[in-house]
Amino acid sequence: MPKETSGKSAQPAKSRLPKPLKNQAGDLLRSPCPLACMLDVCGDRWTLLVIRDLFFGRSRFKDFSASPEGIPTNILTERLNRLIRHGLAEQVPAEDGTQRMGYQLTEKGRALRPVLEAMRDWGLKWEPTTRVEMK
Amino acid sequence: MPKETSGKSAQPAKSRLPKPLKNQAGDLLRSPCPLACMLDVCGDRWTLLVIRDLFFGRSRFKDFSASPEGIPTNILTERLNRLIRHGLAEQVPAEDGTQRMGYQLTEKGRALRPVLEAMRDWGLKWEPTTRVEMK
DNA sequence: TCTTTTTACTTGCATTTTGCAAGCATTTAG
DNA sequence: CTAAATGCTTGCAAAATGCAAGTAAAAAGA
Repeated sequence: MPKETSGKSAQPAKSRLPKPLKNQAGDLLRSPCPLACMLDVCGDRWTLLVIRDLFFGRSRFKDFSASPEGIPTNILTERLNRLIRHGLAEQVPAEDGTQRMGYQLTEKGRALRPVLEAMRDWGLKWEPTTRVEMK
Repeated sequence: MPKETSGKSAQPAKSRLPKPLKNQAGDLLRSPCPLACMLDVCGDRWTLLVIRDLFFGRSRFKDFSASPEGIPTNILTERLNRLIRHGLAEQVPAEDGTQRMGYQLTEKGRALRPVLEAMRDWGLKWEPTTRVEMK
């Protein structure tokens, strides 16, 4: 009988390589740290602002685009697709009767509310030139 | 007498340009939104991981460098300087008797604890491959 | 109905940021 | 005194960002 030479040996190896962990979208994790994983999804200058707008009830491309920070449209497109890929947002028929589509948060996306609130509170307390706009 | 043509007119103009708001470090704000301001300080893949390490009590360049995510050393240098510039961290003499310096969070930096906790909780709940390492 | 405007992107390109590897001066350990 | 560790800096390729312009489909207006 030939010797076992295939990738998987009959006996499980003593020292196993650390299995590469992946997030829900299938991307490799930098580490098992939940914070690092969260940053791989949302860790940039724009993503959480789009999520903020979604929390405000904005749902259309033009709405996000009209926010005062002025996100470039190509970035906006990429971020919306990423939010969908990671299951934080989904596309739904627009509620204004037209046949256009809008975006809305999923439960996973809405679960970020405490994160946004904590960031807002920190900004208001430690960066006194900031304020929440009432519109 | 020549007509007034310089930038500043004698009478203050009725409709004033919106004063450019700045954060504590003197950078222009993208908007008055506290979240947007917070993201201008911490909105990238690495900064909050360094702050996490500082919360873990790590204080030395080599400690941050040794974290499992593997931050590049040039990025680490830039981020540490930025944390200092924005008043989230400060340099202090190392506590190990040597004449090296270490970093530690200021009150402003420690105030980010609720943000990190909320992000950690979100990651643990919605990205099940993540976990907190107990070391 | 025909034209115009709005919406939701896409494309091209210059600039900036990131990531990797190597180098280097100072400090510490042996 | 020598070797290793520390805390960076530098150079460069690759990726992300930002800006402006372009485009196709849908909606609004004449």
